[in-house]
Amino acid sequence: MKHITIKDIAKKLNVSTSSVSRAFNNKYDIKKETRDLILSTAKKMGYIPNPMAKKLTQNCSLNIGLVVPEIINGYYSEIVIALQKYLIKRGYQVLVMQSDENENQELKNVKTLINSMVDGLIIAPTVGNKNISYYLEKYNNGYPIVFLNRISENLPASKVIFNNIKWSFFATEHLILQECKKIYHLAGYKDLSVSKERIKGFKKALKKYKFSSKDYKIIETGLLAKEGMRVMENLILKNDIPDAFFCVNDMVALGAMKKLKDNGYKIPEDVAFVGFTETRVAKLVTPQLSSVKQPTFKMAKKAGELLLKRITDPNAEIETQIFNGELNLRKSSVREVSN
Amino acid sequence: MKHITIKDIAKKLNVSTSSVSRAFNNKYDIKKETRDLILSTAKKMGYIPNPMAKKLTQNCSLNIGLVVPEIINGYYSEIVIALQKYLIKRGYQVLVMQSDENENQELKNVKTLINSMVDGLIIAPTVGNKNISYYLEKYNNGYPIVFLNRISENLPASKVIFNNIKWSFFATEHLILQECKKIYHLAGYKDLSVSKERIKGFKKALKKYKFSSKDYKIIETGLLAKEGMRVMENLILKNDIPDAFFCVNDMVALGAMKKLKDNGYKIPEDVAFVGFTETRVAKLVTPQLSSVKQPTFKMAKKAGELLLKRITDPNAEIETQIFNGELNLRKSSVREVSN
DNA sequence: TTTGTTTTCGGGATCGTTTTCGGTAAATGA
DNA sequence: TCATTTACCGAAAACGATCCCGAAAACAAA
Repeated sequence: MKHITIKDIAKKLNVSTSSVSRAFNNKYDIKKETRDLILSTAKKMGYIPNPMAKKLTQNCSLNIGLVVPEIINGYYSEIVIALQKYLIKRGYQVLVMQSDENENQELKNVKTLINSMVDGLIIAPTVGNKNISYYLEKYNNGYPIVFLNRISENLPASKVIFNNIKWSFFATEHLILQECKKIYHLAGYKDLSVSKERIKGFKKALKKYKFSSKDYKIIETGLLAKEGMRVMENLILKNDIPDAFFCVNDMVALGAMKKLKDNGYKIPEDVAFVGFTETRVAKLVTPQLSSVKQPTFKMAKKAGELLLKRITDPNAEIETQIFNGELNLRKSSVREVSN
Repeated sequence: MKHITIKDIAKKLNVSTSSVSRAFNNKYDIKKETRDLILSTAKKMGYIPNPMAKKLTQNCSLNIGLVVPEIINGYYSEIVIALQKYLIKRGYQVLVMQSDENENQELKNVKTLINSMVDGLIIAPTVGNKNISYYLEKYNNGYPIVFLNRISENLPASKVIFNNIKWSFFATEHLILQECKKIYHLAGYKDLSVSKERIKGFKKALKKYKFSSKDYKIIETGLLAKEGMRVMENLILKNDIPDAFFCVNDMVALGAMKKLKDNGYKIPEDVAFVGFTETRVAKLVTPQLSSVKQPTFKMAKKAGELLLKRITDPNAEIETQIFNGELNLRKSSVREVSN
């Protein structure tokens, strides 16, 4: 079961290995007949080119590194899938590593990927920003990196982000228009850039409708369902329940809703809910959860696109793509007018 | 920004490239002092070994291919994560491809991975089995493959599977012991091996408790929430609602439950539910969903272990690991005795 | 000092490609 | 007919490591 190489074909046909190589790369200096002959016998012999050798000569790994904070919450698994679909077609393979929402792990992941000589990196940073300067240094040395989500708009690097401020404004405004008078925001991590932005949008809406500081709270949670539950448990104990919650993501919202429901609160009659970064579970719970949907596939594809651009031209201009989404209204936040 | 190679170090220290190589691989024929000297200057110079070259000489890619049917439902994303954690430590990288529950796509994925010369494959087949013979042929030619889930126990190859029959028996028995008299099984795909097995377990329990053919139904669905909804919608229209459902997975269960709840049925009072392959959403819905939890991490790790064993010794004996899980009882299936 | 053994090291082949360079033969032009 | 271009092909040098083999150096025993 030895592997057929270019040499075997060359020997069989009494041509040089250069010709065989040329036949496959089909670029120049090869007659059509010899090319066809080589290709057909290669096929007959069951030849497959050795990617390791090819990569060595061309000094590229054809691997792309993708670093994500997690892939269990649905959003990033969709990113992975979409990116993979896009890059596979273009001859690249994707190495995914997850940071478990941990800065040190993230840095280790990035270094591992760089040492394994990926041709480029797509980084969705986790909470905290102590690594960003390191990444930027690499970036400025010409290392192809595209940032995805969770970074500030004015980071001087190519990036794909979501317009968090705008859509958290809309989400909050929607709650206000439902006549919610007291709104709490379950806000993720205070060091997380998307949290910061969603807080901004939240506050912007409150300001527009002249909410006083008594009428809202911003509570740091985390990004998991259990953290939504924990926070809600506290609020219930303190009997401090507003008439609406705007949550940093669906998981936190679902956890919080669950706790409230179990304690006899009616949603949306007593308390309205809006999530963010819609997951497919949103439609499966009762009541269905209103949420802001992000164009995951498009964002991943764009990230891949920008990265390939940077790989072919490391001096390409910095490009920033800001995406918009849609606010899907469902039962959890819509108080029906009885008819 | 040219890369430092082994030659640069050799030149700088007036030693041969062989010595530098030996210093790094630290195997034999190298004096401790020269080794230390080489390693320290290499570090100073910022040398990182070129994996492409290493792979070429050693004729291995240090890549493992993982083919899964999907990674959006939680189960397989956990598999991906766990496998990656296990293999990264051992110097391997994991290339994940998903088949979208499509046989042709799956075959394409496998071929892509083989052509990219992965050192081994872990395959979680999708529905249907027309590819299995192809895989087995590769396997018997010494290609390292480990099968994961969705295959029959007597497939002559290394594999990691879950004891579906046993645990679907338990799940069904539990419903029976809750005094459910009429139980429907939402069964996934009829060509899917896990579906077949879970049906077996289901029937086994029914037989033990002497259910007549009027008292149960097996309904082909699919594996997604929306298919659970679709099927349930039909049943509601036909007013054909039993007092319990045992579902092929949580997603189908959740979809079905949602439809029922929206139509005024009470769970578990009117209809009890048990899912399978527990997802973390199970705890977030109301009522919480009873389900069979699989030891995902252990299974993935074991698959990696078996694969590495086969890679180092292609003639290693066929090994089959059958895992057990646990039946987590929650509100959806437990009719509380009022007290 | 001689001989034998062990440790340490360098030379060079090798892995399977790509690519440059140079050369031959055919085609073209006048 | 001769010169010049074009088309095609082979030899050989890369790419960056590993590893076998033989030789030098170090050491021990005689």
